[in-house]
Parts: sequence; C-alpha cells; structure tokens
Amino acid sequence: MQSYYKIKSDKFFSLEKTFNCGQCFRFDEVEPGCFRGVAQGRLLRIDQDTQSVYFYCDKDEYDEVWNDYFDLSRDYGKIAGDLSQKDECIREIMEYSAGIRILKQDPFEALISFIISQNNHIPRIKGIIQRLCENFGEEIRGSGGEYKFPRVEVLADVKKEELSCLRCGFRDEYILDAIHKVNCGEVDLEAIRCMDIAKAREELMKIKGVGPKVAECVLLYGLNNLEAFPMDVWMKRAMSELFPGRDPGLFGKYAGIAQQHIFHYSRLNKIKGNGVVGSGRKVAVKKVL
DNA sequence: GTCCAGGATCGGA
DNA sequence: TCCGATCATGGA
Repeated sequence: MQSYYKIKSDKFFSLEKTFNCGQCFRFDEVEPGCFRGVAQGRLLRIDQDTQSVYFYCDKDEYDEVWNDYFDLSRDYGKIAGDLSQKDECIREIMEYSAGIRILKQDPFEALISFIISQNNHIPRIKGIIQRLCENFGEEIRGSGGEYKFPRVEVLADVKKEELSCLRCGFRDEYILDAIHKVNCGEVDLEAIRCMDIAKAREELMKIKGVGPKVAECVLLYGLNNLEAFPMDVWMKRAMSELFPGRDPGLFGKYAGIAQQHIFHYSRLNKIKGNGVVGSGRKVAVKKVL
C-alpha cells in the first residue's frame, strides 16, 4: 500500500465539489470519496473522509505541488465571509456550495480544454482530452498507462489530419490556432498572467475559437485570476433569477470564486431562469439531497 | 431517432 | 451592431 500525506478535512475543502464543478476534466471518482487523476505532469490519488484528506504522495511533493494546485494556502472561509456581507443570496449559496476550491491548472491545458468544451458535454470533453493526452502526451513513469497533457512544443508541428484521432469535430482548427499562437509567442500566457483583466481577455481572444466565455475560463482556471467570471447559459439563468439587475461587479475581486459556487448551486438545483424555479430572489436557496 | 451540450464564428439584415 | 444559422460529435 502506497503511503500518504494527510491534512485535516474541513468544510472549505471538498474533493467531490472541487472536482465535479466543471473546472477540470482529468480527475475521476474511482470509488466514493476516492479520486484519481493527472495534473502538474503527475498522477495523483487523493481520498477524503470526514476526518482527513489523504494525498498519496510524500510530504515534499505535497508541499511543492499539491498545496499550491488546490490553492490550500488561501483562506476560503474568509472570502466566503466577505462575499456574504454583500448580499443575502450569495451568503446562502456560499454556505450551500462550501468546499469548492479554484484549482491552479496549467494555462495551456486550460486553454485547450476549454476550447474543446464549447458546445460540448462534459463526458465527451473528458474523452477528447484523454485521447489528446494518449496520442501526444508523455507517459507518466510507473503509472500504468497515464499520460501527461502534451506540451505546446510537442504539438507545434501537428497537422490537422493528425488531430482526427481526437474526434473533436469543428474544434480542430481552433486547437491548431491556439497551438500556433502560443508556440510562436503571439499569445504569451505567462505575460497575460500579469496583465489587467481587460487586456488579458483581449489577448486570449486573438485565438480563433476563444470567445468571451472560454477566455474567462482560461483566466480563472488556468491563470488563477479570481476576478474572472465565466458567463455561460447556466450563469446567465442564475444571474437573472437570483441577482436580477446585478452584474459580476457585485462580487468584487473574488467574483470568480462566487461564480463557481453559484454555478455549482444552480446546476444541482436546476435553475431555469425567468421564474421557472421560484419567482425571483425572494426565494430562499433551495436545498437538494 | 431526437435533442442538446460550461460557445464561437460567419453572413446577412 | 445585432441576430440566427451553422459548425462535428456522441452521450443522454
């Protein structure tokens, strides 16, 4: 049995919510409370029970890699408290969805993943990314057939025909444009990390197939810009239903964290917008089992 | 068999 | 500037 490094479980770190809120595509629940996936070029198994979270790695790896990947040095309790001051509805949602953390994913991986995500289902997104990794990524030593997400340099000379194995449909040209512009430096992801958010959006949308939604996802999930606020159909419904007349500015510099909690809430509660569920923000946050 | 997906692009009003 | 058709694929 492989050894683990464990930390204390608390309400602001839920593996189930963190992995199943649509921000990442390479972790799967292999049995209840037990997850396995690839990130940061490594294979990780991670389990959680009421007492602890178990990272199946040594303490050095936890300190160097996973503490940062799961953003565990940030005080999500304090952020939830600050957001709760702004509005009663967001207070209830932060409580309901507590446990989500914004993962610090690789920016290039996030870029390609969310290009693939457009007009697509999550199970199929996962399949396409899996095929991308198996066909172009490096195998992780001793993993028994797990592959890293391919680096941009490796993909630089890939031709359109070679992407047919992904079966990603019309997105192949978008992927090729992203590879090209990142590889040649026309779009510099690390430089974008330091830009103000308006300029960062503009830079990302130079890539064909990257519109407002995908750009926002890359900023939030790949560049840890917590002000980014991906606005998809679910979030549009949720905003009109729960925060009528308001915009993401309501949530300030941690809008992205609020967004992820609202998204999780609205999907589990099937918020339809336009009063289909309840009749506006007077409706209390609905609980589901 | 039909619907639709964490959208973006394109062309025509 | 706005709006709808279209894009390729396959899970539900």
